[in-house]
Amino acid sequence: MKLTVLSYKGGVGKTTTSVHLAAYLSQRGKTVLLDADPNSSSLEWAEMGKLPFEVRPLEDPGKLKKFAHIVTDTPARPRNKTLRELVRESELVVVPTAPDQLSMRALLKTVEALREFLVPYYALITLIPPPPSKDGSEARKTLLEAGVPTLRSEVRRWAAFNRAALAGTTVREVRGDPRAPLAWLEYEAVGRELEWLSQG
Amino acid sequence: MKLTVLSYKGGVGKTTTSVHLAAYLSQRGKTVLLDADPNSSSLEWAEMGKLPFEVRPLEDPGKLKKFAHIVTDTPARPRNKTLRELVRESELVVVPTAPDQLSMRALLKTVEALREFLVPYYALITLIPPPPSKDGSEARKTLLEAGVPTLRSEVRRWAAFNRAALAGTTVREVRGDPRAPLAWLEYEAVGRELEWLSQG
Amino acid sequence: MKLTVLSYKGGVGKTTTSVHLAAYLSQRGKTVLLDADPNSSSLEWAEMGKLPFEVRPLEDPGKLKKFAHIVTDTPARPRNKTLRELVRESELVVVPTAPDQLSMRALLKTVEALREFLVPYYALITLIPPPPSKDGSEARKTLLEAGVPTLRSEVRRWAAFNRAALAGTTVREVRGDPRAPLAWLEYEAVGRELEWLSQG
Amino acid sequence: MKLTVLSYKGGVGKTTTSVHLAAYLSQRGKTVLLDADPNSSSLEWAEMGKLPFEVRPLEDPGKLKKFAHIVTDTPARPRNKTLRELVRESELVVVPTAPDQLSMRALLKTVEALREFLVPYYALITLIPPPPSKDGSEARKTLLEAGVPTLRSEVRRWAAFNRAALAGTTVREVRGDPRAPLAWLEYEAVGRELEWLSQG
DNA sequence: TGAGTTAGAATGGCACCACCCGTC
DNA sequence: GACGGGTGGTGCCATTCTAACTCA
Repeated sequence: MKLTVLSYKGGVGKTTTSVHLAAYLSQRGKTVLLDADPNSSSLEWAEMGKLPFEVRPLEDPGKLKKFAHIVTDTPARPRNKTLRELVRESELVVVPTAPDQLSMRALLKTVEALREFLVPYYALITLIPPPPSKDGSEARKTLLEAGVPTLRSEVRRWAAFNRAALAGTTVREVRGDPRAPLAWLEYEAVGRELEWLSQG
Repeated sequence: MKLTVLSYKGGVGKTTTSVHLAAYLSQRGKTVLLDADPNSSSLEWAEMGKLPFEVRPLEDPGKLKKFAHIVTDTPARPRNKTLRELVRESELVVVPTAPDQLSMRALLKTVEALREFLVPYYALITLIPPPPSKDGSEARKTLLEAGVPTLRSEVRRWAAFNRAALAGTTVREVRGDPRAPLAWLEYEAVGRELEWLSQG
Repeated sequence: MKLTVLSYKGGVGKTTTSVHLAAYLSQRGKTVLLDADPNSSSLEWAEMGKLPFEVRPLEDPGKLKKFAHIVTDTPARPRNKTLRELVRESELVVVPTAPDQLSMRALLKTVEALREFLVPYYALITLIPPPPSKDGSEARKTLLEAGVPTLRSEVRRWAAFNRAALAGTTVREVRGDPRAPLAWLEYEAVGRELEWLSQG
Repeated sequence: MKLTVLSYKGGVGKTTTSVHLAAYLSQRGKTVLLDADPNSSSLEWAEMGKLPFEVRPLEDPGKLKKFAHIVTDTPARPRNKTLRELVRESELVVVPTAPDQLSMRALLKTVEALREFLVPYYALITLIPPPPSKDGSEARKTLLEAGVPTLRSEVRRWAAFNRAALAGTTVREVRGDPRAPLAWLEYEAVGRELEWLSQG
């Protein structure tokens, strides 16, 4: 599968989503994560520890034939030309967003830009605060009303994700945190939903 | 005062910081917030409600002579040339960061770029999760060890900030949330510290 | 600083004010609270828990040389002779009052008695009910018209103060009440204003 | 009936209770309120407006034979000798208290002093904050456990009482406040309970 | 003019959950 | 590794209080 993770706004879980979706896909086949972000977040994540897939800079991707799955982590505000190139090669675009006002606005702009390209895209609500906050469900309602195709799976805001970034691994490998398995389950659900969408 | 709020990474409270520092300064004198972000977050924030200061796009700032205070909200990843122009006019640069791994890395890069310019800059830790999480204090320690000048004041992660963005106001005007006054006090402390730093 | 907290009427926050101002001053230097009230409210407050300063009965104050700050909590209706002795040693007298009719009347009498002594005194409006009640601002107006020097800082009626009295601590230490920090800030503002007045 | 309203602590509704119980009794027969408080709260209350009974200073009570009911409003902290004289003439002592920590402590002291005299006394919980605060019921429980005889009737903290003090009347006469009649009902219940207790 | 009604703001208490830190 | 306690943020409900409006 060729996935692009894209968002006009930073801090919405773009890198975390890229890393964990790549980790999910690597269970199915050889996977590479292409980092197009000028902050090189994914590359640095990989340097810190051990990820079950390769991470390469987009500028120097090397040969990609051997990979069954390619995930691309994009810069926060790609120019239109870059955006076109990024999207042209993708089967699917995932647009993560946090359920707050500023992120939702940026999401709508991202989606508007994506409409031009004939690529299927799906919003993914991440960083959902715990109940009794209704931010998550309200964000979903807003997206529904705006007609934005949205993944049913969603990702909560867990401290385990930060631990994973600190250790250079995915939450699946995080030890000593009883919620880390839950966090991994959430991205597994996202991965399965994406597989289903790309096959159906 | 001429403030620039700058960060290489998005989602670290850059716009929230810009809006609230401008609100703080508007208590002291006529203030304008220049929005240089391609997402126009600040401009949209202002459109939703009523802020106690003007917000203008950086491309079309108009006459600025009448303003005692100018705050500039920058794009997430300005190019070096843009960065130079933004910083040249500033007395002070504030670099907000969240206390997580990815944000801290980006902060260090931001700071590295700022060292070239002869402008005083200060990191501001925002979006601090509530105790017993020690993310805030650990981030501070990391910054101290890295030799990054850091504001003693800090800003916690409050739901009231999202409410303010929703209403197009500052947290000072948010009704129905008992923690909103506390949230405002935090930015007031930041403002006071910046005033003190610019005078001393 | 040598502070006396004085009021002809009870139930206006005299003991609460004494305890919290002593707590504020104990941040600056070694502080003692002298309890001159026959009900020994302050002493009992201290017995219940742990205050960051000593509390002693006025009759047996012991050696006071080592203290940088002395706060005296007076009885509700001291006789003139006692009043003179209490006030003679003070640099500053704080007269708390609630914003109701009976308390305001008693305040005016207190102030009249204080005029004889050459000591600076300031009224402090406490126990202010929440908006939309205007009791607080109306009390301030009344005091202004009566020419009573009044602190700009004021203290609202919070349940957290009762919790602090129950636990034998200050509101700063009260856990589980989101408004407790706000309550503490109010007394901090009072303390700062008094410091400023005594220095200027 | 000869009633004494007594409390070691101020600000617990002593004067309000005296005034309203006297107003209640004046419906049954000629009533006088003797003000023994050095702050002369009751006298000043009477001066402001029109009460349905006479108010006289205790020092100069005049002839009292013509009165069917005598209510005495005592000073906040009477000396033992004064206390004896006040109580000797009373059929009943009412000890108002607010449901907070400091007031309850003072109440226990008051009651302890009253035990020496062979006079029936009853605690009256006043100034009860609105639900969901449980201060009122908790105070009642505390008194029950301490073995203090307590009136079942109780008085809530209404803004109307302050309005009455401002106008120099009782809450029964307060206009424009929908809760004033309720407030009056509460003191009527207290009066009826006291009558029943003095007769039975 | 006066009384009743409604809307808005604010407090207090509670339920729910996440996080950290002990102990077992 | 599992579990419980302590701390704290969020949303909800009941209540009070004021102001503005309506009605007689």
